[in-house]
Amino acid sequence: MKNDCKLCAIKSEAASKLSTEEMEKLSFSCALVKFRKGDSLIRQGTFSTNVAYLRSGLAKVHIAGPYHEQIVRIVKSPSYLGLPTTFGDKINQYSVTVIDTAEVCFIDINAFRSLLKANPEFSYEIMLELCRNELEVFYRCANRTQKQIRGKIADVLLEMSERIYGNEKFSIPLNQEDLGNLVDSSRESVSRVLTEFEKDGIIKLSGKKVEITNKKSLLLISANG
Amino acid sequence: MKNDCKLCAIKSEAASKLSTEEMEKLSFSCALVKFRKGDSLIRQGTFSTNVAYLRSGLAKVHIAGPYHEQIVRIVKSPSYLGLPTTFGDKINQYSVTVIDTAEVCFIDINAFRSLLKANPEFSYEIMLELCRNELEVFYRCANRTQKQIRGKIADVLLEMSERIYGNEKFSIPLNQEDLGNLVDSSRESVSRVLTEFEKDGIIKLSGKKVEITNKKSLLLISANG
DNA sequence: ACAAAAATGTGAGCTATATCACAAAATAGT
DNA sequence: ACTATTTTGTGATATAGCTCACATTTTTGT
Repeated sequence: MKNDCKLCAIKSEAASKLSTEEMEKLSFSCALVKFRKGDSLIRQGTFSTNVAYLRSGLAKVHIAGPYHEQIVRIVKSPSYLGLPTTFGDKINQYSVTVIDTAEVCFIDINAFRSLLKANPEFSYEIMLELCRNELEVFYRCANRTQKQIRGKIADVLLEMSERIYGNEKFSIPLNQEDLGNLVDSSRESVSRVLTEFEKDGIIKLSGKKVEITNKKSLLLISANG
Repeated sequence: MKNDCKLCAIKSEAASKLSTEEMEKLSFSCALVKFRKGDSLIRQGTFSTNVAYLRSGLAKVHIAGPYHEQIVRIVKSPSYLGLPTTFGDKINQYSVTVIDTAEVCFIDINAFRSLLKANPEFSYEIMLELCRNELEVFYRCANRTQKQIRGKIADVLLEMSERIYGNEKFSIPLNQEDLGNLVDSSRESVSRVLTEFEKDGIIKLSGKKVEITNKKSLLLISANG
């Protein structure tokens, strides 16, 4: 066990409250694994026996919509992935795929559950995360259904810059097809808007690199218009 | 305390594990209140000191979108409302409004928290509900963004009939404006589709009463087309 | 029971954006 | 370094559904 792993820390803390038998019965091994862009952490329709703790990196949560893939939200570390499967739903209702090099710690669902039982603080934290997730999806959903394309893309760019990278310069970890699925529009429209933004001097593009040069405009377009 | 209230039952069970001081410090009173259609249980932007337990009735969760109101999901009893405020978000990020006569039990947030601490089973149940909510929002979101109007409305009708009422005949608790906000389209389009469905003999309408007369067609349209 | 208010039905345009169809550019694989 | 593949840019066209506008019906309040 590495003590720089938050999950492990919680585990060892909890362990002190569990009997030795219980400890041995459950698999508390902490398997840290590295993943690259495109690797799948959770696959919709499959059965999971682990919760994945995203220690570093980024992932996308996506579901197969009635017509095409929809990217529901971008997950930033630290985050627990695959919780619904832990609480009764046997089958994963969504997929999670790495979009930027990630380190993930897996923990057996039953072990995870007993951590929750033994540690109310931890439960509390998980509930907080679940609530946040729901609120985030609310927000995204209102955004993607009400704004028009320019506003939606402005929104994504701002989210990347603020919530995800904390920097005006960053590298979009998604191609335009994915951006379309995140924003519910076509790849072509995404392309058009992006070049439009560049022409208007709002952003600078070179390959995947983006720099927001006129944040005010973006904010306006996002609130929009 | 009435013992037909599930929340009360949990409370008294939990109470036995708490010291008398703790019990007295916290308000465990169970105030059962009746509400009518249109009454507000939670108002976006305000601060809550209670969790609301919906014992009976229906409510809509809605948020102020960038342009217009969006109905995020329909809540059926039993359900706990206002959880995010319990876990750190001080301000309600959404509104909840009764749409069909409801009985609600309020419990002080701090009391609720100590219930969670004292009762891992209860925590577990809450986490389950939070996960379900998130998944439901995923599903709704994919639906409302990808299908076209006929499919979306077919979907809502099926949901009402199946999840909400468990009957082919029911009374829509929403007006067409609300239906539009639930489905992300205009009041007028909702009207058009509804009368279209009636003409095609898929549903029978009289005022708010709906009867699904051709479920197969609805399923087809929802999966659609 | 009656007036006032709210909710619904329906027509006629308008428009944002999807779709199709390529060309060009960038990336990856060997 | 060179193909093969994936990703991106951009025009032309079609269309679902929004908006506006008004008539009609239903519901509400007194």
